[in-house]
Amino acid sequence: MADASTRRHATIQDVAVTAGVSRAAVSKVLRDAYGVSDAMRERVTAAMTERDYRPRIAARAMRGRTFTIGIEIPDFGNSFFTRILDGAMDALDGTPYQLVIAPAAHGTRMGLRAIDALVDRQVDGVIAVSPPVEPWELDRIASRTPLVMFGRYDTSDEYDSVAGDDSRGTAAAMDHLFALGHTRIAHLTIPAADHEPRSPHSVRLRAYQTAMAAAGADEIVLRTDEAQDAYGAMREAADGGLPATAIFAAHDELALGALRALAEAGSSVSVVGYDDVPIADHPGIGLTTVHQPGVAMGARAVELLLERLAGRTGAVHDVFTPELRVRTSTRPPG
Amino acid sequence: MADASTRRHATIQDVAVTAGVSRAAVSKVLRDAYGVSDAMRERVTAAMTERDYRPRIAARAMRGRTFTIGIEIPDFGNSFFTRILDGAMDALDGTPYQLVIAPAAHGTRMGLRAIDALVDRQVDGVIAVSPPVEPWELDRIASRTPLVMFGRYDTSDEYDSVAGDDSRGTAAAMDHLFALGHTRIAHLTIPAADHEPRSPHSVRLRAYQTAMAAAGADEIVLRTDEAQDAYGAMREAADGGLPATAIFAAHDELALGALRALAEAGSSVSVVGYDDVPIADHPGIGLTTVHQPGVAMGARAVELLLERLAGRTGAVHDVFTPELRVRTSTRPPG
DNA sequence: GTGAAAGCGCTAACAA
DNA sequence: TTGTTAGCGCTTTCAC
Repeated sequence: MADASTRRHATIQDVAVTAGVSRAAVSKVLRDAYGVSDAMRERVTAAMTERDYRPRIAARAMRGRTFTIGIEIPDFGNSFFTRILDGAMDALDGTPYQLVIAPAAHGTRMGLRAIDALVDRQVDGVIAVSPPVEPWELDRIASRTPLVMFGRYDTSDEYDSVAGDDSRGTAAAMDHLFALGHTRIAHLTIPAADHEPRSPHSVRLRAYQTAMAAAGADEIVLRTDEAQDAYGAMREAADGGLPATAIFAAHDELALGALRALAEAGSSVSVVGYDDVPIADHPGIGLTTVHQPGVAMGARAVELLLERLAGRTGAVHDVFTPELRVRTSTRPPG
Repeated sequence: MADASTRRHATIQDVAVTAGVSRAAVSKVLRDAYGVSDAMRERVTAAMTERDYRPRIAARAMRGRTFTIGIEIPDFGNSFFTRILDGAMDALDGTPYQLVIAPAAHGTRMGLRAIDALVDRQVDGVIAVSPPVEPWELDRIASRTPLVMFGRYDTSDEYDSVAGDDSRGTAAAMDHLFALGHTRIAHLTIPAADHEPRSPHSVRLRAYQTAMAAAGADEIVLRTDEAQDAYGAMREAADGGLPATAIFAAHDELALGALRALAEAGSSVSVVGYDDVPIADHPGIGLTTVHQPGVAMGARAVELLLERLAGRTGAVHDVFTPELRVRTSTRPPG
């Protein structure tokens, strides 16, 4: 029956029978291993095509690699993260590795959950994007699976990392606002900025505080959970007479929420964001923001992983320099 | 040595030894299978905690399920797709299944590649989002792995599907433009709309043509590859004196690109999009668009998959009704 | 250059 | 109620 061949997934055994060789021979051809005659390679290849053979990754995983790279991503709503994915895909193009993404659900320990799910599936390497995870947990993971930490400041010997220079980016944003004449500048951030000293948001918060202190200005910190809430928080603030002429938001999604609230309230408060998501430079938005090269950073994370997989042992910690992009959302106060 | 226990991933065997029981007993506890005494369950659970045991998914895959659902996604730059993911995550919450996402690289057959990668990794079910794939290939895949097709119009007995009613959505958009007084309406779409009769874009194109014909108006179809190119195409069109007073874009990313070009050219051409991405209702954008309930649709796709995994056999094809959202990007001509 | 066979960690049928 | 055991498909020595 033609059916019989369709019914069950072909195994290496089926291919061996079809080609009239041993399973080991097929495996060798598959892995391009040493010691196969051209004649055999040809017959085996033909048999693989004929049987429509595809190796089962799980069986391979039992003996070694899966040719899979996993990325844990905290939030698809933030396009900065999806740019990272674009970069990662680019860098993986042409390699035998497949990218799989595990989204972290909302919640405190969910980043770890997603990383563990990846490790349980025996990915050959993991990229963890800004996971709110204790360093020792990452060390534990990295001791089994090559890991690149993205965006945070834990630099460990166990894993590589890619991050932006948030102090510098924040300083650039603040300098810009000061130069325009603002002194009453609020910082809109997420609650986690307080609890996680190594997170980018925490660094941005501290850099903001430093800048304000240096300027002899009083800090105004607004904390809100995520994008939509940023809107709510700003509405309240705007209605209640926000004692600020400018807002520095910890990331663009927050900034967009703020912009929305401000626009609706008819307020002319200036806003600066962070990341430079694609929509930021749309004429209708014109968000002044701190550009981070997300695509390049994502690609670099993958490169570091591939280097590890190729045998590098020492840890590498790369820092990318952000760059202020001035647009229409900032102007002199008043 | 404390090291010894840390060095190697604990297996079911290790747990069995620690608990002083057989491997089968551990496996039973793990699977919550019939015939385990409370005492045994307790000892085994304790041993699992002590050894920090985590089942290896690959080994499970060799015997059956992986508790993994895979989604193939064509483009992270389009936030409509990421809303689908949000819905899928919601629906999977509380189930034992883990979501993994395989991004399709740009290119013709890349959607299939990503789906195959998922199948090779033995996901228990796949959701394929708008893959430009021949129906017979999907049937082949569905014959091995439960599949839900998202967004396209191939309805097969082999798999379930979730789609929006694109004819209706398009009609709503066109009616709106006609009602405002537009007759010279251009359609901005992607080249694939011509080659793939079952894709949403193809349906929208035909519905546009039908509406124009019914109104006795000449059709103007602009084709452009993706978002940024939409911008370029519109710039050209605007500079060259676009013979249209309104544009119906096949999806919001195209519409945003058009809006950008139009704004820069100082043109007041109206624009309607499709999908209602989150940024569309931002005051700075105000994009009139056809809302599709992405989150609900993503959740439904997962539900259908879970039903299949639970044993349903007949195919289900769900169609969601889109809804026009009127904003500031459309107004009377002139 | 080629093949036989062990074994990766787990599940499930069967035996005790 | 608990334990024994046979594989799942693949890679990888080690003989031939």
